[in-house]
Amino acid sequence: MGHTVLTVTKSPISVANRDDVARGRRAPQARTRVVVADYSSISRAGIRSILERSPSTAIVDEAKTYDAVLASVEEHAPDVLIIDLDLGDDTNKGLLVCNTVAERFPNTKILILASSVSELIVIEALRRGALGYMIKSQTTSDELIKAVRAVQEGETAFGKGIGALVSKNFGAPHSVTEQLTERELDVVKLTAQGLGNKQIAHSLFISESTVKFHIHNASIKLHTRKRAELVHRATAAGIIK
Amino acid sequence: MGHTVLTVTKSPISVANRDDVARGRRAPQARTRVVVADYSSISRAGIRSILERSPSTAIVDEAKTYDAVLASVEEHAPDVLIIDLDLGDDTNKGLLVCNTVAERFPNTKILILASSVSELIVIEALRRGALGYMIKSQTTSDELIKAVRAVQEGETAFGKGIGALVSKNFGAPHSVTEQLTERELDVVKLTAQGLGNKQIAHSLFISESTVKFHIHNASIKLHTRKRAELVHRATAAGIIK
DNA sequence: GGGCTACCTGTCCATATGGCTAGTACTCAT
DNA sequence: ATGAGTACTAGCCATATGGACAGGTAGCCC
Repeated sequence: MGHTVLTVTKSPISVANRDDVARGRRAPQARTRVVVADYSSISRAGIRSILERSPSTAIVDEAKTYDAVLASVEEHAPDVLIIDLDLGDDTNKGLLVCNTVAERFPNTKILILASSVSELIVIEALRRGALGYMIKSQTTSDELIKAVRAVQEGETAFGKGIGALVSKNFGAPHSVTEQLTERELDVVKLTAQGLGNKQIAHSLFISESTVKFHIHNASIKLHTRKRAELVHRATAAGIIK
Repeated sequence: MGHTVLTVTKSPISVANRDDVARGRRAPQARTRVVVADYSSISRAGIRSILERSPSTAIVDEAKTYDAVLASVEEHAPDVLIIDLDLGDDTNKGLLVCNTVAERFPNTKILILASSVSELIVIEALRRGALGYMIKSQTTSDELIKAVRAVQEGETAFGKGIGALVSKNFGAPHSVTEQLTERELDVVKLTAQGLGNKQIAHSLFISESTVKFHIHNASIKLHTRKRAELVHRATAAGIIK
């Protein structure tokens, strides 16, 4: 279905809209104002391109660092923040952004658009105020647009498979997910690189017993009993690369 | 820099071009014809959006399955195929696509646009005829456009960090990378889920010795001696999810 | 048939890992 | 300052894992 563009309106907002304002479908009334936070230029371009086809949304800004996200939300007070929690370094930081935005800017609804699924991250993000969670690779244009509309109206939006995770963890006691400590992280990273306890102990200047202790605790936090799965889950959660 | 769209040309090719033909910058002379293969709608939209800004490229088709890629390359004989090797199931299939395209359609240059870096995959893809390898999350719009131009002209294009991998493996004897067999894959997957040899043996109806045998062989192929690293590498290579 | 490969099984033994208990150092709120 | 909580350190012991053997079956290609 090819579309025809007739005119163009000069936009007051940087590169925020191209022909979307010009569709002539209706006057530029109340639009959902969106900030897109994603480290990848390609993803940002994709999200922009998709949302620009929808006359009900307008992208007011983009961000590619955690700081920039916060600054942008503060400046633009968007209706919806679309964010990939993994903005380069640490997914934990992404979770903190959820906290901050949810607390300080309750009018900005958070829609997570993640690169991968991790039960850990999903549950924790929702717990911290995100309303939606979609997986980039499994989200069609229409689904994305619908998800934005949903969270904008205060509803939830879950991508394929996410809903099941959510309901599974519905009655979960308290924090199903806990953060790994610095030391635990160090140890898990080295484990992923194939080092044994002895070698890890040596390279971190601690005893082998301590290495085992950290791995043990990290394992408890990620609900597993095997190093292989520990590494796998940590990777899936974006905790290690 | 807002641009102005004045007219639209009806395109013979489905959704292949929007306003790109209509930019009016110059006559639609020799353009680099591109097919984009990516499972993610968002990525495809992003790549399209970026390349449409370049007057020297035109996207003639999109594909989201391995079969569709081959069909599309056959039908459109593009100058460049931009592909994410991981089209859903198995990255191995992506590598096969490289083989096929490089052999049967030598005029189509292959540019890999991967979600993650894996030494394994990088080296293997280049060995099989890909000319460029970029990482989605670390590729800017300009870099993407330049990379397309480069491979179209028969040059190579490597994203951040990829060049180093390539030169490191320059004088590598023969196949640094080997494929895992079906059975090895089964075992590695279960290992990633935290099963022990005994449990794996039971769930695959084979003996524990055999499990160890497969893990041992898979470990050799992925150059490691620890299950944890085996799982990590297999994950990084996209061999398991 | 001979040379491949994938797949399967076993034993023996050294080492790595996981589960347990116990103790230290430090922060924080009472 | 006292008690609670948390990160960290440590030693002991059963089990899991990895390495080096030494085999056997079936299918495929030349």
